[in-house]
Amino acid sequence: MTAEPDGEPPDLSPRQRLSADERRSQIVAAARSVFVERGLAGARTRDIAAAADVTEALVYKHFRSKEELFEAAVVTPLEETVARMVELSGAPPPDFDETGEAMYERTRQYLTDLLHGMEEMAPLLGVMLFGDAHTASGYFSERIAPFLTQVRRVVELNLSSWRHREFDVDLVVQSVFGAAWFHTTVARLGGRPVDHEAVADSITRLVFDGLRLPEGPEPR
Amino acid sequence: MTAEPDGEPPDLSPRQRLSADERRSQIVAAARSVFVERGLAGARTRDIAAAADVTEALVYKHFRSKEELFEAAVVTPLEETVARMVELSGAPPPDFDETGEAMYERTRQYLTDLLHGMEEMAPLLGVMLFGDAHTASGYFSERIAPFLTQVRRVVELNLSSWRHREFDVDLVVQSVFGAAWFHTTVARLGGRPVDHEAVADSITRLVFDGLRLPEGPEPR
Amino acid sequence: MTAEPDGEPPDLSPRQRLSADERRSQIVAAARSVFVERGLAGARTRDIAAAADVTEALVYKHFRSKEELFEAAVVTPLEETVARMVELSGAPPPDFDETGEAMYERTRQYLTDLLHGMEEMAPLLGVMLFGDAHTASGYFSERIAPFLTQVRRVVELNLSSWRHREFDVDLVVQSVFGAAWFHTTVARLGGRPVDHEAVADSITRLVFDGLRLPEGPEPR
Amino acid sequence: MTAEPDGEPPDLSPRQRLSADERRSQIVAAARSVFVERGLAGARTRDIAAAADVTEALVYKHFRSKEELFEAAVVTPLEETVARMVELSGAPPPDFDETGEAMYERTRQYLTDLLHGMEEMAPLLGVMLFGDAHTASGYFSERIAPFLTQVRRVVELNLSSWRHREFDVDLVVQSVFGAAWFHTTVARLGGRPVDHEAVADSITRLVFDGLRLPEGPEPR
DNA sequence: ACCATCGGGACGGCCCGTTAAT
DNA sequence: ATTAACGGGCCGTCCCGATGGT
Repeated sequence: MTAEPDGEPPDLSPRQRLSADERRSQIVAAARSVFVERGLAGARTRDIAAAADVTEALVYKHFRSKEELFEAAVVTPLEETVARMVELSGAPPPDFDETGEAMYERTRQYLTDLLHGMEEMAPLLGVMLFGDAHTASGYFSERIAPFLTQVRRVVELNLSSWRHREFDVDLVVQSVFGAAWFHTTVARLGGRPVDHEAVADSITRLVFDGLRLPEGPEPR
Repeated sequence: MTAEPDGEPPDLSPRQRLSADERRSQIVAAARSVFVERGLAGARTRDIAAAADVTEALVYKHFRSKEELFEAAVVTPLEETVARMVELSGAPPPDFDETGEAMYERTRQYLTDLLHGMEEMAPLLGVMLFGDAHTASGYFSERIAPFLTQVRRVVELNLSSWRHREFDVDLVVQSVFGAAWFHTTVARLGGRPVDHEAVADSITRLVFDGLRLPEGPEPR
Repeated sequence: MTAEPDGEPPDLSPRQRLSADERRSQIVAAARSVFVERGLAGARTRDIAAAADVTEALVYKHFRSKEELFEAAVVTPLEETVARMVELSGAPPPDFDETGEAMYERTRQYLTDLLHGMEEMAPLLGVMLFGDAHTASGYFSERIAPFLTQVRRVVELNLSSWRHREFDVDLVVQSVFGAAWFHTTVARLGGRPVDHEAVADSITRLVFDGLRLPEGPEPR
Repeated sequence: MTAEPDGEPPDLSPRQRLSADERRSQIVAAARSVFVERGLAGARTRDIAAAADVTEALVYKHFRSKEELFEAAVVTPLEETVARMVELSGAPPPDFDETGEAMYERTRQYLTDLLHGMEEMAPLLGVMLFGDAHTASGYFSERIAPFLTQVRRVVELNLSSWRHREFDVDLVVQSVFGAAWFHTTVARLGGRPVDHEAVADSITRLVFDGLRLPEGPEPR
């Protein structure tokens, strides 16, 4: 204690007084970053408090337990983002679309939005789904599965308006979601930003047209 | 110790004496399941020992620390599976393949294998990448990124042997990997097995042909 | 604060403004009940404030510390009751009292009063004497012992005015006090009221005449 | 840490290894003394561990919680002593006893024993009955009240064998118990030993004969 | 050689008594 | 009189060594 050479004078300025709501969201923000950094079990309330620049006691004035804080900092925002993604997917089917161009464009747009939302969702989702397996199962079946189902429904509604081959909608939706999640995660871990446009383009193109060129003169 | 109201007579049979290696792998197996269930920080050595049906002290006879045990139970197996996936991707490019059918088949096969390996990789990867962010970054750039690069290289090697459009190889490889990972995770959390064939089919088809039908008479 | 799902709208009426003294005694009363319920260490200032229906800060506007509040809520009232008991014991000795009837009556009356006062004293005394041993010692020798001494003195003053056998006054006074204390405590813990008359009667009769019948015809 | 001038070298001798039972009772003994000194709420596990000269962790290897330790250190011993007192009270009634001398002697003996046991009971009882009021109520009605009832029963069995006046047995039994308790407590707080013989004598004499002399020539 | 028992330093979650700002 | 804030400490546990049987 007295041994260490006094990192910095312990801030004698008379402590900022914030409104409860302001403090709360300050704490939530700090908590989210620590939870994302370390997971539920790995996050120490000490560190969360320090990150929020308050004492632990104050954290517990606002939240009954670490779990409740986790709920507010991770689960709820995740929920909200998921809900937004669901809404965004809800546009009505267009008129018949001979070439599928409208469909394509719409999908690309949705993917751009999804990738945007994914930026927030990805780490939270990871922390939720790979933190505690038990919790994860419940959360997945209650929140994520319904979301995927919802998206599938929308896709099915649109099916009749463009020319497509037969396919298992669930598998495709999951593939696309997984791809988006992984892209975002890779970018985050690599410390690079996600190029939403490029990725959305790439995935959309893949989904609509694949990679193979129709037969014809030798390529390249 | 004496505190607990002895749920059951503590097994007076004089404890099976196993060879060091047997014990070790027994412990590693138990540890893996607990780590996957709870993450590195969330897993208590108590629980690991209990799952392996040994005392904590014995665990520490075999491993210096929890981290070392994590290494042996999670990181190493993950590594090995990744390495196997790399090997599998290494087949030499086929002769020129006008329709891409050989390429298609080879890719489908690879995806089947990948999904198989993914069954083991997926949870370990999750625990690694969403446990501690710092560790994750390092691990990703040292182990996973090279793997993806390797796969990309193989893909590029094969590019000239079939007719394809221009595409960003990295993005596609990542999309496919992400899709495989997510499918496996969804199955695991939903308590269902993965239908490797069906999923490999779906993804391969997507990648090669997309969903859109070439123009023609109105569908359906 | 914001954490609790607000059991009830937190009373928007602008809080009754009481005079300082009224507030003070309101707090003291609440504190006494909590201290009696839980002891000095077991009583949380939170609970005291809640019981008084004020905020903790307000409690600290009126009392410097929990100890001071304890003093006001437990020690002082105890003191006062003890003092009253001392006064009551102070009546001058009667004229010579051949049969001891006057003495008896006076004692019975005193015991009735003591039991009355005991109703208040008993729990406070318990909390004082069995809370913190160190404090208890001091308190006992400074406050309770003098009281017992005082009573003994009064008893001795009266000794010459009635016919009695030799006895150790201290022991008898303590026995009577202990009996009264225990009766009260038993009643309190049993949730029953004390029948002051009956108990005073019983003890007085015991002290004066004992239980044994003088020899004579076989009883009953 | 390093700041303080090193009170004493932290005992590098490799700690005595005791059997679980030995440790356990060592801890229980230490705990009892701290609980008696400070009450359940006031006793810090730190202090208990220090008093037992072990670490807190070890305490919790033997007991699940402070409450369980309290149970073992205070409640159980109290229980056992009470049980012993109950047994001791169980002697069969003597033959008819014209003068009550046998009865007297037997009572005196019992009181001596009671006072002996009280030495252990008194503080434990205090801590139990004046610690937490809720617990106290339950404990009293489940353990102490039955004990008093049992003693009453014994007294009633003996009633026909000696000449006595009518009296409320309960009240007398409680008076005697309360007297014994208080004597012991006074002695403890005053730092003096209890003179069991003298006190037993005094109380027994009081109960049997009271203080009043039968009429006759003026005393003294 | 293998294993269980006994043991503890360090810290984790939580909150208690208390003060300052409003 | 309230609301916001915190220093410090409590109970409990976690990870990990040391000792001693079989």
